[in-house]
Amino acid sequence: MSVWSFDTETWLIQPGLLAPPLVCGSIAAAAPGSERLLDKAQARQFFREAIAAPDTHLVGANLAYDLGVMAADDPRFVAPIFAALEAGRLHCVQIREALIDIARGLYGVDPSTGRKLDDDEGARYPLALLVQRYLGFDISEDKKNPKAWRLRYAELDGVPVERWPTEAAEYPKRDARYTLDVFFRQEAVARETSNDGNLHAEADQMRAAFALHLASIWGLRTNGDSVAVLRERVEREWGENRAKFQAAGIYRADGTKDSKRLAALVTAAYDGQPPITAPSDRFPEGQVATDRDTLLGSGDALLEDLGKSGRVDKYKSTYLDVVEAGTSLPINPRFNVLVSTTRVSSDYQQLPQKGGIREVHEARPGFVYCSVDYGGLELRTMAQRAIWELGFSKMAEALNSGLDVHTLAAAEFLGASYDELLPKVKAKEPLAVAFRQLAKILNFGKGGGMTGGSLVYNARAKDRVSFCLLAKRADVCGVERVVVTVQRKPKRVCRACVEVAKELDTKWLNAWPEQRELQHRAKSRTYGGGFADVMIPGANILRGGCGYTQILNTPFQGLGAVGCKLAMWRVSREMYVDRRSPLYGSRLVLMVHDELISELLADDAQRMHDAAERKAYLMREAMKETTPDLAPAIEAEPALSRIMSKDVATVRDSSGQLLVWEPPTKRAA
DNA sequence: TGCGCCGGCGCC
DNA sequence: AAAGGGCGCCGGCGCA
Repeated sequence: MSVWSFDTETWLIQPGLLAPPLVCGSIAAAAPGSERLLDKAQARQFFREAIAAPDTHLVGANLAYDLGVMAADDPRFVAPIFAALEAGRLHCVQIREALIDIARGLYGVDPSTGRKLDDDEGARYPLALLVQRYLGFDISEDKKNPKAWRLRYAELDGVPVERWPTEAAEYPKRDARYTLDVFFRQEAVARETSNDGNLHAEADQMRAAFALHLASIWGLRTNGDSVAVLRERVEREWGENRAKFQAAGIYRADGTKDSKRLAALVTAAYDGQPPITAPSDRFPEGQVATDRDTLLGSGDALLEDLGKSGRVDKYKSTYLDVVEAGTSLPINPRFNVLVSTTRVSSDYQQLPQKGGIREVHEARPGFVYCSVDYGGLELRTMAQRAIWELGFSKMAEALNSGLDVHTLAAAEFLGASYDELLPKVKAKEPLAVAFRQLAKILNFGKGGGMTGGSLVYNARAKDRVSFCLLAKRADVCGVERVVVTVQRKPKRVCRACVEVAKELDTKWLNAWPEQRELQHRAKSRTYGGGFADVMIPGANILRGGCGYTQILNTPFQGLGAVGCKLAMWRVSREMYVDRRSPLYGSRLVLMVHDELISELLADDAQRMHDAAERKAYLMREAMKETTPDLAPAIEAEPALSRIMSKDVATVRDSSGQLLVWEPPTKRAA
């Protein structure tokens, strides 16, 4: 087996161009002095041979980027790249470091300070950091220099390498050397780390990283007319808000917010005893809270108004310019393939469901969006986790029998039978619907360690269930209040409500007895505020240093991510290299935890249908393998649309053929 | 002026 | 005894 590091130098990355033209490559083998600069032709030749050689491994720093460059340089590289990833022959020192740090409980943390690592354009483990960690010297100066060659290789494109300045020729060789040295030192460190530093999971993460990078390269388009309408509306509403609150001094004349003034107003509205935020290093006593809920509960008309009007600020500052850019060039979302739970993170996973931001995204001409998400994924992974850890799960039994687990838990709360309650839920009887809604909050949150106080608060915030009504003591609500902690923030809730919540806790644990045992185990493992290591089942990825709630959360969140990544890989592979698949030629555009969004080729209605069904099938199969004891309960159906929207639904004609969903307004017109 | 921290809030 | 988790982005503030 031979191991080479491989790095490319390219033209600059630009909006809409994440795989810019290749200029040169650099490689290094284990032997000192083996590093070489390769001109464009040599780089192609090296890559062509190495990517196809069954005993050759390639190592990179953010290798997915270089793979994207090579794939764009020559489409004939695409298939061998997929094959090499399948074979586990490609490596990335950044992914490896994340895996090792997760095992240590130090993901994204600087061990010397305990603080979060800076994000370097989305990369939490840039090569400079790894060189510092493993080789003990500082190359960050190279990065800061705006005249550095690393940003200027386009100038050298076409110039014979013999005529390059020394520094331009040396820099790529150095990086190749560093990368491979880091790689081997990671091997040694991993051997000394619990669970071998999780490195056996590297290949899965590499595959996911490449699939995600291809999605980034392809990007998303937006509709110019829609964006113009959106901008007009958002800016008008924003202007109205600003005018309204400027008079009270909440906004200054220059349009910025006066947070101190706002805090003073909140303090006054709460008669000197405002809700405060959690203590921090800088503010050991906490600060005056100014969140929406605090404002809405202030009893002050103006502050309540402000609480209701929060959203357009966010739309304007976060999304407007981005979606506008998408009208002329693809928006390239950025993905981080591996965060501490094995989930994916991205700057494009938080598109608001309301407010019309999603709706400006439109599939390219000749394509249609296809969204497939898993139904209730984390309930299934939670149940699978229980089976693996305890040997049983009532929730798994219910899900596999096709029962609605929210109605089932609600029946437990009401002391009713499932068969009795289900028709009432279907008939939309208010009490039945309210209790099912309540059960949903518990099913969703309690498995992660949610407390009674938080439950009351969440139910109240959603304005769906009156706990005092449940207590048949409506008179006390709002009178006798106790402070509870909700996501590290103190909140005041009614004492009677908390008592009800405790009863519901017990009933919920009766419905899912495996949860009682899981909680008991998590408690005993963190007795006295301790921390413990947790295994993400299936992937056998160890997450170190977990507190109580993380012990409960990590396994089912991580297991879901594992299955989604497997599905994403298989879907992407058919899209890019399997000419016989109906998915061939279609493109993944987003992954949002339990959902894969693609642009499917839409020129042929039958193939579009087949592609959508194939994608959903691959997703179901991947998750069935990931959660084998929940196989009968895995649900994933395709929905087609021209634009993105939370309202997009599966639409079929009478023969079952998939149709493209149309927004309601369009149908009316 | 730049940077880090913090609160707040969007999503799953 | 207590405790949903995971993210990323933005603006404001305070410090250097």
